[in-house]
Amino acid sequence: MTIKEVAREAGVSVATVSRVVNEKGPVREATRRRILQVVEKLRYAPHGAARSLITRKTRTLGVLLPDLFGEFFSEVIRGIDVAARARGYHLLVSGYHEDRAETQELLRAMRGRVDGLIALSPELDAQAFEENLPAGFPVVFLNGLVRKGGYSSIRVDNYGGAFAMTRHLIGLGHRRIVFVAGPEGNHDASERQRGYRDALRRQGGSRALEIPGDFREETGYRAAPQILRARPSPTAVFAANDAMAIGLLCAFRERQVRVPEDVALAGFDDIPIARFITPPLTTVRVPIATLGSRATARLLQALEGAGGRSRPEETLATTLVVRSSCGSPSGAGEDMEEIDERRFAIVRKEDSR
Amino acid sequence: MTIKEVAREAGVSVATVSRVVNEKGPVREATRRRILQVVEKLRYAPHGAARSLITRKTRTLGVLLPDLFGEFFSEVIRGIDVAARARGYHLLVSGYHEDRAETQELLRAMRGRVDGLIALSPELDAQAFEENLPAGFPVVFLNGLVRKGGYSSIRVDNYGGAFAMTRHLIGLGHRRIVFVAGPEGNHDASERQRGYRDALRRQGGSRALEIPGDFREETGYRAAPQILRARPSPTAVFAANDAMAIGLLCAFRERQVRVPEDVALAGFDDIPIARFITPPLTTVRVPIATLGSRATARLLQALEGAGGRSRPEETLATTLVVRSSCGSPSGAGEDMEEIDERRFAIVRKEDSR
DNA sequence: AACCGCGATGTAAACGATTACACCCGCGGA
DNA sequence: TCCGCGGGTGTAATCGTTTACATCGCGGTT
Repeated sequence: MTIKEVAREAGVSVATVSRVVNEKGPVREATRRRILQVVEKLRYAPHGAARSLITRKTRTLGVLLPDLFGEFFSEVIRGIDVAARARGYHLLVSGYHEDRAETQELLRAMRGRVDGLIALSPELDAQAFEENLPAGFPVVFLNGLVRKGGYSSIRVDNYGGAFAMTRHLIGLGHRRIVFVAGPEGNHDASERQRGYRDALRRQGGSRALEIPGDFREETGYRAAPQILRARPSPTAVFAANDAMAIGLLCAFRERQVRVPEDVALAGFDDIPIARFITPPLTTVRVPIATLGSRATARLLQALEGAGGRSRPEETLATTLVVRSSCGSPSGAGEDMEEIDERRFAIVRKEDSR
Repeated sequence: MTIKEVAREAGVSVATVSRVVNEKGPVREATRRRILQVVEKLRYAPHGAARSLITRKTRTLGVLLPDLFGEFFSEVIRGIDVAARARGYHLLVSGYHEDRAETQELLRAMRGRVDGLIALSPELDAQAFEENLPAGFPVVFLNGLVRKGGYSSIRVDNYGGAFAMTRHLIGLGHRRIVFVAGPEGNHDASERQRGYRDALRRQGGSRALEIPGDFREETGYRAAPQILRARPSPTAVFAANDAMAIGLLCAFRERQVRVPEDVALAGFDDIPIARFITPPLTTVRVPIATLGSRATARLLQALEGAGGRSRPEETLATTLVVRSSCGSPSGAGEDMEEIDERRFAIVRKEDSR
């Protein structure tokens, strides 16, 4: 099963076998074919570790994610996987907790296992990476706040999206808009909050009403009573992500509060399920899979691309997606996502990017 | 950054450093501390590939999944990840398509990269694995139909769940129950279909009404018109998974068809979102994360556990979860999942298993 | 006829760890 | 005094590749 046995069986040296397997260097066609036959017969496959050891390349990308649930997570991975596989790379995926020691161990364990890292680390600053990774190790942060270190990062226009959504709600006539925030210390979350606040200040001047949250359905569900108790009662709720919006929606229903008639509801992310819930959720589209694939492209470029050292930061645009959970704008149509055929056409377009 | 430099810096041999790092063999406390200090100073971490090469262990598990979307996928991965990480293993994750050549390449690339494999390969038979993996390579199939080879597999009681659900619907008085099937060739899907058919035959004697599907929301959405056109009109729809049920629900709403008043709707899987949609979905709970963690435990046992060669097959029970998308049974209460606090309590219980 | 160049191949030195084995040393018992 | 023992340490083989370098024909120039 090793290259040596293939060599012996084919009556050549290991060097020649290696050349054939890697399609590198000149080999006579006849020997080439003979070796290939032996390879097939013996089901030989080169030993990854041995190969990595000498070439100093693993063709593997590390993916670090916080303990994440739901569709956001899977979409990101999918985006990364597709892009990586297309270029012949594998993925070493790991969730991690906030635990400092554990993170350290994890990062160190990456040595000799991956060529680079993609990290979705909203809460973790870059310091842990600097301290535990060899200098110059390629890392791309997803939506992270990069404080120090020459790491590149790719993020989403959280601020702009939240601003646009808030403005949209104000445009619909809402004046008392509750914001259900994301986890503290999470950069995405705080940017969204900032967008909400700024839009409120600049557009309406109405006071901000904020409830803490943590991005999970349960939190949205639990926040509902508090919102409904508030007086004067809010006319719209803007959740910092779709999962919480879904939790809210569920709780509203149980309490016979109609959406959007009694209260408008908006989310953030546009996870795939958002268009299928009832009512379809008005939200801010984040190109989740694209986020993953762009990060991969970025990392691969750093790994292989000698050329074009591009700017280390990149921000992906977000778009307002108006469905019916906030009611229609009086003009209707135009701004609204068409249903039926288009509903899926849009999905596909996003996917293939 | 290599063990040699640590050795030199600490004034000892590489062997001693190795002994300290691996906590193996006797080392004087003083030298131990000195070496640890150097390790820390130099941020030394052992090179994974080098280590794997000599120890013939990678402490990495391969995870092969079909191009999967949505929450099922992320739940399985989460289950696997948690279990693997707890035992100090990493995960090499890869999606794959049906393409034979690509699968072959993928499998071969696993040599020297992983110690074992967990494969969710509903459509792919074990043959590709036999042909491209070294004999005796540990593989655990998730929900796969294992035709040959000594591979172990762990699956879910699809038949029983579907049977129970169908019986439940019949018990509620439904006689015209449409089944929206899963992808052809998918073992889970066909077992669910079988459960539906058998229940129908044994319990009611009513004729089966089946529509082909593929487990995706879109398919459910598109199946709706056909269902609504049928005469006499069906009183219940049983989708082979939750995603399609959600698509159906969405389409029903758009057409002003009320659930459960006009038509009852049931799904399968109990993905996390199922309890949050409106109306909360009656479905069959599949312990998705458990599926992943059990598979991991199984694989790890094969890898490390000298003892207790247990039976190679294992089936996880499914449970009927009655929510309100099918209306309440006349007796109410009892069989029904309590809401509010319990809604989340249940989630947690499943998780920690 | 000598030589150059080059295609095809082999030899052997890395890569960075682990670990069997040898060695040294000090100490307690005979 | 000598021996045996065992804790502490070093030396070197080993894992399975890749690849620089050497070698060897052989055909074409000069």
